[in-house]
Parts: sequence; structure tokens; C-alpha cells
Amino acid sequence: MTDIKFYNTASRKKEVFTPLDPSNVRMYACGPTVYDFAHIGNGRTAVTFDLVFRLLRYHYGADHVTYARNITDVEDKIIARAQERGVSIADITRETTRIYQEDMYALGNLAPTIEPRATAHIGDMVSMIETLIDKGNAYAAEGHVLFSVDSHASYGQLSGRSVDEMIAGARVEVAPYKKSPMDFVLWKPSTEDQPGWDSPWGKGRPGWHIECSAMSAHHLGITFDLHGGGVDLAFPHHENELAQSRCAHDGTDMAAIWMHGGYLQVDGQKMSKSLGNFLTVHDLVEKWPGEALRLHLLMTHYRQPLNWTEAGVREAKTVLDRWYRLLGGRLDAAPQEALPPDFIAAFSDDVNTPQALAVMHDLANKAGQGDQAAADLLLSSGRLLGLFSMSAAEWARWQPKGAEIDAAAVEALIKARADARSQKNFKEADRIRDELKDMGVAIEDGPDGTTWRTDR
RNA sequence: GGCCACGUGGCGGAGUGGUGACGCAGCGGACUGCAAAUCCGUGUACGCCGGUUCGAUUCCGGCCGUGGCCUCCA
Repeated sequence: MTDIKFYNTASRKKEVFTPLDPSNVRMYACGPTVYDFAHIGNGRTAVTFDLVFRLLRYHYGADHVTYARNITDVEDKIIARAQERGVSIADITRETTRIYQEDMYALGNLAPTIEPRATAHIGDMVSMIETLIDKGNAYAAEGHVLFSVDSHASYGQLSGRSVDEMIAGARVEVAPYKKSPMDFVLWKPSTEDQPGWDSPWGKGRPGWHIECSAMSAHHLGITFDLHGGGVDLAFPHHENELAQSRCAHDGTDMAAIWMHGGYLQVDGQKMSKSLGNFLTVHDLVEKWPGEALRLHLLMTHYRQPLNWTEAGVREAKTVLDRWYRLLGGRLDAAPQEALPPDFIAAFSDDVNTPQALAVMHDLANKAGQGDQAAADLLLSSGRLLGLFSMSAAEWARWQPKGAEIDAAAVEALIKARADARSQKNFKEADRIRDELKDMGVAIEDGPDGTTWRTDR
């Protein structure tokens, strides 16, 4: 069997993947803080780890991979948002979680095996914090509990930093109760109007980092195979998780492999609300088929920086248009098991999707010359990547929200054009074709008459 | 300021110490009333300056550019 290789942030090398337990491969990816719509950068990270999930399922069997992706539903930004809107925290988190799940589904992601919510694991967090205090890795101060970075010699190893350098370069005021400026919060006190839970340190709520340590240990065990997230999470979030988990578990490593997805920019610029280029998945899936968005993401290797552009989505859409046409009725047939070895080799080589897509293009070219086996392999390859979920007809008639096309009107115009053509009135026929084009409809004259599809 | 990535043809984007992946767009041809779709064919590249080497886009050093982290941002 082809080896899987992953680039491991911890070793800074591509490594052959060997599962701790092939009958239950466990992965964890940091999910959203549920206070606002996910943007396309969040979507990219979710797609990346969905691909890892799919790859592992392919190699070890769908029932032998556990994927946990957390929902952070207690956090200060959520509190602030609830106050702004004058609604309850529960309403915000419930609604945002629901939309997040819909958006991720629209991007072609499988549902993770487990989506643990932070608020359902407060007890796990409290007991982990108690352990850290007992072991001398944490201390209580003014209602807070802080992790002591000086208590853990290898702090900074994952992200390749030294505590001294970070302190020297710090540009942030240090809270007076911290022993070291780099110490971070495990537990913080809550006022009456903030969400809080009883604890040995009074009513309070957990810090962000402890959530993932506690939930991953609860669901995946003390050591699991793979931990992922966006590259900006490497520090401080993952560094802190690692420190907490190692110290709480007698130095045992948290994850065998750490993976980080590259950053996404929009039109060559950092995505931000002030620049007006903040793209939410929620908006994008109304304008484009989710698979076109997904393919745009797949065109770049997950660790590379990705420049998101409308031209890029359009290109992805064009490619899918061709593939869907090529596959036609095959899309309705029973799923194919066989997969091309060179496709699997590329996909298994640190999730090299651009290389895998090149194999698919090659298959498409062969299929275009009548190679039926190649068409089958194109379909099975695409399905493994989370593409080809529609029928050819559904794809051809896909429409953006708010631009519904009246099919009856289209059919009537096509009929009128056919009449004009039969009378050799090509001027009128071409005028009707232009009219259809303005409606967002493209037509094709084939041996069996005229067909139409949406196009823009 | 410190640390870390990245810089490939018009665009997107893999990869490699030595015969210029792949896609989109473009161009030429076939097909078509004309198109579209489809098929055939086709050009252009490895940020800059040094070094190592028989030979570097690929290794090393410097520079420039872009971006990330150092602030509970994927």
C-alpha cells in the first residue's frame, strides 16, 4: 500500500505516517469560535482537514478514523456579540453553530465524527487545571489560574521560539499577577453578567487553550495521531495546548503529528472588514456552487499561501463544467471503488491536491477521447476529494440565489429560435440566443436538438 | 525590532541537480448557418546578485519583494 506522508510542524519535515492504532486513527482540528459567520479562510482550513480525514478513511477504512473538531462556545467575543445584539449567548452560539455546519457541508466537507462543545466539558477542564496546579505547572492568582511557562522546559519547541526572545519582543502590557510575562490563562473569573461555572477558584470560565487540551484528551485519548489547525494557531494556541497536555500527562506527547494549513488572502490583500474584502462562506455559497469554491481551494497545496480571487473560482467552475459534461449519466451510477494509483500517490504525499488534480485532468483528456475506464477513474477520484455530488443535470442548471431563471420562458425562446432557424431566419435566431445569454442561459445545438444550461 | 514562510510563463499552480508537469486564458484547425460544446495542434517561466557543481529553477550565502506570528485571528 502507498505510504501516507505528512509534513509535521514539530519536526519540520515530511514524515511517513504510521498510525498509533490502525483500527482507530484519531485526529483533532481546531474548529470555530461561534460568534460570527465563517470566512473563506476558515473554510480553507476546514477543507484541508476534511481532506486529511478522507485520505485516512481511504487508507484505514471509514470506520477506523475518528475526527474531532471542536466548537468553542464560551469566549469573550461571544459575550461581546451577545451584548451588542441584546440576545442570549445560547442563541448566538446555537445559531452560529448551525450556520457553520451548513456552510461546511456546502463546501463538500464530511461531518466530523465528533463536534465537542466547550461548555459540555467544563468539568474536564477544571480537573485538568487542578492536575496542573498539583504538579506545579500552574498557579492561582487573583481569581485567575495561570500556566507557568517556566515550569515546562520545552515550551516554545513546537513553534520554534524561545521564551526569552518572545519576552524581549513583546509589545503587550503584562498583567501584574503573572509570574512570567508569557504565562497564559487557564481559568479566569466571571462577573455576574458573564457566563461562569463554579470551581475551586470561584465562579469563572476557561481560557481558550485548555478547552482543546481537555476535549481532545476526553474524546481521543492522551496521545492521538494528528492535530491540525491554521498556521496562525501554531503560536500561541497549539504551543499552549501542547504544554498543558504534556504537563498534565507526565510528559507524554499530545499528538504524533502537527499539521498547519497556509494563510489565505483575497485579491492579494489580507482579508479584513475594513478593506471590504471579507468573504464569508455563507455569502459565497449563494453565488457559486460549493464545489467550485472547494476546487479553487484544492488548486493550491494546503501549506502554500493561497490568493483567493473571483477569477480563480470562475476557473474552477469552468473545469467542473467540463468534467460534469464528460461524466454525464455516469454520475448517477453506483459509486466506483477503483482509484488510479498515481492519483492516490499524489493525494497521499502530504495531500498534494494540485498533483492529484493533474492526474484527473489527464484522465479527463483520455475520457474525452472515449476511454471509458478513464472516465470511471475520474469520477472515483473526484468523489474521494469531495466533488461530483450532483447529477450532470443539476450541475448544468445550478443558479445563484436571487437570480432564478424561468425554465418555461427559456423553453419557449428555444422553441421560437428553432422555428426561426427552420425558416433560415438566422438573424432572429441569433437575436434570441443573445436574449437568452442576457438571461444567463447558454445554449448548445446538438444532433438531438438544443440544450441549455446556466452560464454567466 | 525578533522569529518563520513564500517569490515559477498572461493568470492559477506542482515538481525536479541535467531531456521546459498540469489547468485556465490566447492563437491556428476540424465541426457548426454562425456560435456553443467537443476534438486536434500551439507559444511563453523558474525575483536579483554571488558561490558550490561538468551542469542549478532545484543546494549554499546575501539582497529585494510579499505575507504570517510575536496581541485568546483558520
